[in-house]
Parts: sequence; structure tokens; C-alpha cells
Amino acid sequence: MLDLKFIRRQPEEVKEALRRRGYPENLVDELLAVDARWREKLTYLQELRSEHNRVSEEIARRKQAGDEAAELIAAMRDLSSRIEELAKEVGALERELQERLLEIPNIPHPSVPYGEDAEDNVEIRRWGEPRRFSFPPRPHWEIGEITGVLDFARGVKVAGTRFVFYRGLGAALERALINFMLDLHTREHGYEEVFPPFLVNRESMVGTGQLPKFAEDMFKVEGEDYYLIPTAEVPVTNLHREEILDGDRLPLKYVAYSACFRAEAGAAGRETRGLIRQHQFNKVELVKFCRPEQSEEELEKLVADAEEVLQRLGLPYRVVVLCTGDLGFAAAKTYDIEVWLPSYGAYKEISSCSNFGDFQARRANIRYRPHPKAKAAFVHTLNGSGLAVGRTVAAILENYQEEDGSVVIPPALRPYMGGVERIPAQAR
RNA sequence: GGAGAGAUGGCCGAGUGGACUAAGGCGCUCGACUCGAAAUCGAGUAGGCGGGCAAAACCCGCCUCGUGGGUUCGAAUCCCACUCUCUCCGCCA
Repeated sequence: MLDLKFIRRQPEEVKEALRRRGYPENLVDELLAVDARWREKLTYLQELRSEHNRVSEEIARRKQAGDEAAELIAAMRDLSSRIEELAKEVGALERELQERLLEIPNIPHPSVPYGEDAEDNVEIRRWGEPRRFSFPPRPHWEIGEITGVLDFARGVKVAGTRFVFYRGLGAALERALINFMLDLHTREHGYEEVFPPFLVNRESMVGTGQLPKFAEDMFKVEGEDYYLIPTAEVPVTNLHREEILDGDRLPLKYVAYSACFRAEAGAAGRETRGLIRQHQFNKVELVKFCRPEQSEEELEKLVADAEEVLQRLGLPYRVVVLCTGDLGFAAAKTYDIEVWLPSYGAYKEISSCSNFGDFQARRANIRYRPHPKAKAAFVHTLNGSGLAVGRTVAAILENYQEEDGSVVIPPALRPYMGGVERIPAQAR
């Protein structure tokens, strides 16, 4: 959420941001029109209330003195009903204002390149060389089938399309990756591990920006105020909702494993095969809370922490910065890390690292004191995948495959796999 | 799920319809005293919103005693619903 006062003062700047994102810019004028009406009525309402308070005190005074107050009470009856009516109007305007405010996206950071869609994202750097295969490499779903470590058919039977069973060494590989990533980030990168709830309430979803605008993207428990988290970003960022953090302890750095649940509405037909787009997947997520002046640097460090995972696993990747048109609703700046997938013959997103500025902090009311006596100010929040586990499995199966269908386990993972060095062609 | 108790400022805690403009204490900040500290004494200690005003300081006003409604001229206080916490019972990994 943007600062309403900022929108009032700099409407042109906000419109420009909307233009660059490809949003309709009249959102701003519409919001400001509601704001003007709200303030006008609110001022009047407050005047009436002030009058009401004065008369009320006068009545009390007279009653104490044993005097008559009947005519004042009669006048108050009228005043009270006018206040009640006006308060309803003000309340309605306030709700409308709030709704509109929640639907305005964040302002892109000045360093974000202009562009209309993903085509215009800008590559920043590459790491590693894609392997040259002496045989035609198989896509990971075929490898999963040959080795028996992925069971898509039974995932569909038991749950539905876009669900999968990991089996045997596949399940072990998934678990090994989670532990490997958590250990790396806690022991070497200084993050505190948290294990969050996988269901959260509506307020948390609003806090990080999934609601109210993107309700169709997620699963909700019927009849309850529970939403399945699309990412651990939601519970972990909301960990400090409605709190004032100790400025001396910033930045706070958390790493969380969670399952993630996405409805994938609008993705029908896309990437229906394999692990790339599932309704449920595992992810290790990095979340930071920091001072505003730290957030640009913290984003760079966060990306580096996520890249480290791929480097240790020996998986080639590149880093791109998202252009204004591809930037997520709440983000001010986002780097995607894309891993090389031989079956795609292309780099595919495996991590998305964003700086949200104070956008989420304002929604979720997460603040800190710059100085012990200073007024509380909004923190900046950041998060990024470190990494998406299912896509990492896909990348390992494809990049480490052998001609016979077997898969070599990256050396860094072997301690987490009980020393297993290879998934044999027929693992089951 | 059932029964009971409770929710008041950073914390504890008083408050059964009009002086609550929320007592008192603790903590914290500043000052006095002291060589310094402790003790003591004094003062100050919530947030949000609107306006003055373009902004800071400041001033005025409004709102907030778990949340939302209701009664009343007037609600921390009375009524209803909900949320959460605690105790006991039931169920459960």
C-alpha cells in the first residue's frame, strides 16, 4: 500500500508508475476524488461530534448541580441522529478509499528497467556452462518415470492434475534439498530458521499483498477464515505484523521451509507436464526486515545467498532483473534467478527475490524506531526463494542425467542422502 | 465440542452510567540532590486520523479501554454477537 499522503502530494509520480507498469492511471484520480469527499464529510462529522461533547459535558454539569437539562437533552437527541447518519456516510467512503488504496501497486524502484512483459527483462549475469550432452537429454518427467522417483499418474488419481508423488530416492532427494538449503542459510548466511503455519487468516494475506486483488490465485478453506499459503513469505512477513521492531536488531533475517499452494488459475494448459507448475510444491524462503536505507544492499545480498545454493549444486543459472511490466504487484524491484533446464533449452525461474520497500510494511503495520526516542517508521521488507525445491529436483534430474536414465547426485547433497551417489535407472 | 473465568496504556492493576480529561504502582526518559551511584524528590512518558498548512515544529479537533453492533442526551462501566487467553471436561497426532 502506498502512503495516501504521498498520493495526494505527488499524484503525477504515482500515475507515471502506473503507466510504466501497464496499469490504468485513472486509478489515481478516482481515488483522490473519493479522498476529497471523505475528508470533507469527516471534517463536518468531527465538528458535530465536538459540539456533541460540549453539550454532553454541560448536561453533566447541570445534573450535578441539580438543575434542569430537558431542553438540552432534546437537542442532543437530534444531534445524535445527525451524527449517526453522517458517520455511516463517512464509514462507507472510508471503506471505499481503503479498497482503492489496496489495489494500487507499488512504485517501481528507479533502477528497474522499463518494459511491457517478460520479454523485456534484462539479464544481469550468468554462472556456469550448460552441459553438452553426448546423447539427447530427456525431460525430467521422463527421467522420473524411468527411475521411478516421480509418480505423476498416482498424483492425479489421488488428488488431481498438478499433483505428484515423490517416491523412494525422489522423496529422499526432495527432503535432502530442503535440509541442505536450510543448513546453508542458517549456518553460513546467518538466517534464523522458522517453521510457519501453512494456513493463515485473511489479514495476513492482505498484509503481504495477495489479497484483496489476487483471491483467485489461492486456495481457501471452505467456511473458515483460513487460506493455504502460496509461499512462506506470507506467514513469515506477517510474523511481525502490528509490531514495532528494535532498530538496533535490524536487519532481521529468517529462513523458512514450507509447502506452497497455488490455484494456478489462468495457467490452464501451460507447463502441464512435470514438476514445474504444481498446485503444491516445497520451497525454502528467505525473508528480511530492514531499515529503509539498507534495503537495496540487502536485496543484493539476498540474491547472492540464493545463488549460492545453485553454485554448490553445480547448476548453471542466470540472473535477470524484472522490467516494470513484469514486476509483481507489491514489489519495488525483483531479480529472478533462472536455472538451466536442458528439456526447455532455456533458463527457467527457480527463485524470485524482491524488495518491497515499505509497501508490505504499511499494509501489515510493521515498524521500527530509527532512534530510541524517535517516532516509529515503517521497515522495508524483502524476500526470495532460496530455492523452489521441486524445480531444483527437475534441474538436478535433467542436468545430472546419464544416457541410461540414471542420475548423479551432486556431491554437496550426498551427505544429506546417506552417501548415495546416484539414482539408478531403475531405482524402484 | 461443552462449562466456567477473563481481556483496561510498555508492564501490573483500580475502575457498576456524567469530574474517566483512565487512579495507583512498576518500568523508561529528563532534572534536582551526590565526588559518583543507590535511595529520595520533581517533571515527562500510547497510537491513529482530520484541520490550521506545501512541509517541520507547534496548535486545535476527532477516534481508540479485545472486535463489531445495540440501549442512552451521555458507556471502560449496561445488553447482544464474535475473537482471543486461561482453567476443567470430552476428543485427538
